[in-house]
Amino acid sequence: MALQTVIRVAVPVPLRQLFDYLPLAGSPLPRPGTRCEVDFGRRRLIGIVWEVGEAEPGAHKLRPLRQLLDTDPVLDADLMALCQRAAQYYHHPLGEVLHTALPTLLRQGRAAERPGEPLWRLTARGRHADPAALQRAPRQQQALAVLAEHPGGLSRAMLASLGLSNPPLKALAERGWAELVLTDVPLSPPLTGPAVLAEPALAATAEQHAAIDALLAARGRFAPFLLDGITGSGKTEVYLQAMAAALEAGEQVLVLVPEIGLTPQTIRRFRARFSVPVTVLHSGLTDTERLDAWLAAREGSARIVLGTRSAIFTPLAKPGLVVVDEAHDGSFKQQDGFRYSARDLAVWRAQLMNVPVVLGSATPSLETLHNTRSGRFDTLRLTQRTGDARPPRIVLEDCRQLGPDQPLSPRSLEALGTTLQRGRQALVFINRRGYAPMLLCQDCDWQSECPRCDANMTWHRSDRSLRCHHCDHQQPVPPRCPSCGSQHLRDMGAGTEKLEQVLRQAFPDTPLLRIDRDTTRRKGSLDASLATIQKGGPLLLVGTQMLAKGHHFSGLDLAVMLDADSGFLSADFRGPEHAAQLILQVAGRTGRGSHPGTLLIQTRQPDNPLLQLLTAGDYHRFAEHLLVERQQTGLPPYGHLALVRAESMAPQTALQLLQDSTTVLPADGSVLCLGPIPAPMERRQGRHRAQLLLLAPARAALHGALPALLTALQEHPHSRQCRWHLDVDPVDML
DNA sequence: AGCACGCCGACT
DNA sequence: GTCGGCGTGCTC
Repeated sequence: MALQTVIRVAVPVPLRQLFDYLPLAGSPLPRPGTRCEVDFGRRRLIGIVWEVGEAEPGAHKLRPLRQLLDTDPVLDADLMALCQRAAQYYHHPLGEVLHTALPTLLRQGRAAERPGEPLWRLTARGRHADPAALQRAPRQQQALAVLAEHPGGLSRAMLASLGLSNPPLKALAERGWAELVLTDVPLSPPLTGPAVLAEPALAATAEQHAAIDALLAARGRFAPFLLDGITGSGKTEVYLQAMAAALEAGEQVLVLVPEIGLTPQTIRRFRARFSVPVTVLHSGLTDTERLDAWLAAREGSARIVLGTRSAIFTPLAKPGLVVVDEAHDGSFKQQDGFRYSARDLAVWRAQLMNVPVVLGSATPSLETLHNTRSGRFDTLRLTQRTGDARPPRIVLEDCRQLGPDQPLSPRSLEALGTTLQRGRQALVFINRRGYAPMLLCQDCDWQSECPRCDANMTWHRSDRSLRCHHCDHQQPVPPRCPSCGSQHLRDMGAGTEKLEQVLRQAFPDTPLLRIDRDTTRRKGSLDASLATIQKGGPLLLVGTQMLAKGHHFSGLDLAVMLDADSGFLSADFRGPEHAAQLILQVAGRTGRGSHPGTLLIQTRQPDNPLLQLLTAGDYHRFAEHLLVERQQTGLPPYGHLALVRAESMAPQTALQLLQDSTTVLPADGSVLCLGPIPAPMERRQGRHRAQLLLLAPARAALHGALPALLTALQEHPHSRQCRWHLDVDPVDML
């Protein structure tokens, strides 16, 4: 007996398997990568045809597919392979991976084609109709005449310009004489050759030339590069010139940027250089706009696709180059659901598409540096600033003598004053919003603890509230101590609000802008602030991370960083690496032209050798130190990590789940099991959290151990009472 | 994840 | 007597 032909479908459910369906009688067998609608339990889902195969003998009762949604695949062979590899690597259900690779509207079953423009035209009957029959309807008569003159059809806008409105057309349609048809949007022929340049390229330095030449020499094959260039060395110009060559050959370029990097400034720069369409995928797009962009990329009319993390799944008709800008940035790692690294997927994707890929950064992650040392990536170095730009000075300011009510040292204040007097701008950077991170009672031991988290609530003086920054809890500031009734409540520490107050007192005549999540909540208020900064003139800025990334301020001479220590002291082993990246990023924001900027780092550990290394601005020597440490401890990039996080409403459940599951891990030492331990903030949003860290010298051993662990977690009796997930290559351990 | 089924407590 | 709590099992 011949085996039954079945369609293996990946469905968007958290199950690590495919589901078999019977093909649709009378339809050709669907191609892999097309969508289908299936009955699944009591639900109807849209799945992706993974493959056509034969039924396992004696297996399941099979249900037929409901319908096929595509003739052409929505995921081409490359993207299918990318998703398969990602599902395997991250141990995430394939159906969910494929699902995240598609725009929302395609997930919901919308046709994967551009709707086209609706055009009115005559039907066959309309073309032979007798206008005399419309004697009593002059508008319809007129419409009939106009449509007869335009057999190709007319859009609503064109008809309106000819003085024709909708009702007579509808009336003609009633008679069966006219119809509304959807036409294909004509493709614009791809622009090739020198015409792709809208403005001439800048003159490249010798180093830039070498980098560009290396990228050009790699055209048409897979070759991964690290473009390792200090701030101001002109990395973007290297991308642009390498992109030009691809575009001139009629190819497409995929550019990934960090979330905050997708600013109007960046977009403008790409649009200014090239005359080809730049398709931008940012979070503000509607579902329809996103689908349009996706379709334009797939058909090849979008030539430059510029987007954040999820843009890595954009289909490309004729790929030529992949660029990952600011490749060290944390936002390339998805932090929920399918936790992939778009930076790593970019390299895989380039490999599958057989094109070069460039990761650009002034402060490459240690993983990336390791890849260059092992010879997997080629390094392109830019060590010189373009023009006469000079490197910023980085100075450590010893703050050990500073009192608790003194967020800024006298020297910092003095430096700020001098900068402002020169008519330049200065930035005070503190990664904590609100007035003070805690409130406490001087008479008893009451503190402003969040009822749902193991954290203090921050005092927001502006709206007299206590707010937890880890959950949405908020309450009014108590007038007296809730515990003992004392009126002696005081605050500890400083946030952006307090800094604003301190600085307004110190510099009453200087305009000041505070920029944090609280002041930029309203749409457009960040843009307004940025515009004020760009106007120039003396200005004090107080802000959080928000200010550190993505924006360049030409009037900024001085930055003061207040809480750099916290990064170095962080429980996360990547703390120093991330702190260094932030420090150099902030330093790079200062100075202009031959005027070097200054970064003042307030620290309570001025003798810290790592911090001292950074003052030389030498990220590579700093990274070298960290790499040695990592090698000694076996941490990434020398070892490989997977982290299981679990949380439960009951105190011990999550921890117990993890504890019991560890029994299935190999006992031969090939995988080190660290924990499980309560998470650094054990209770958050009322949930009790625990984590289990796995560390293995060999990636294969780690990945080999994970399926059994996942099964154990899934089948554990506590599994349903816990929310848990696996994070392969976690970036944030807290 | 959904979505059902199923078995025990406090209500019209 | 039922409405509804969430434990448990299944999805080709």
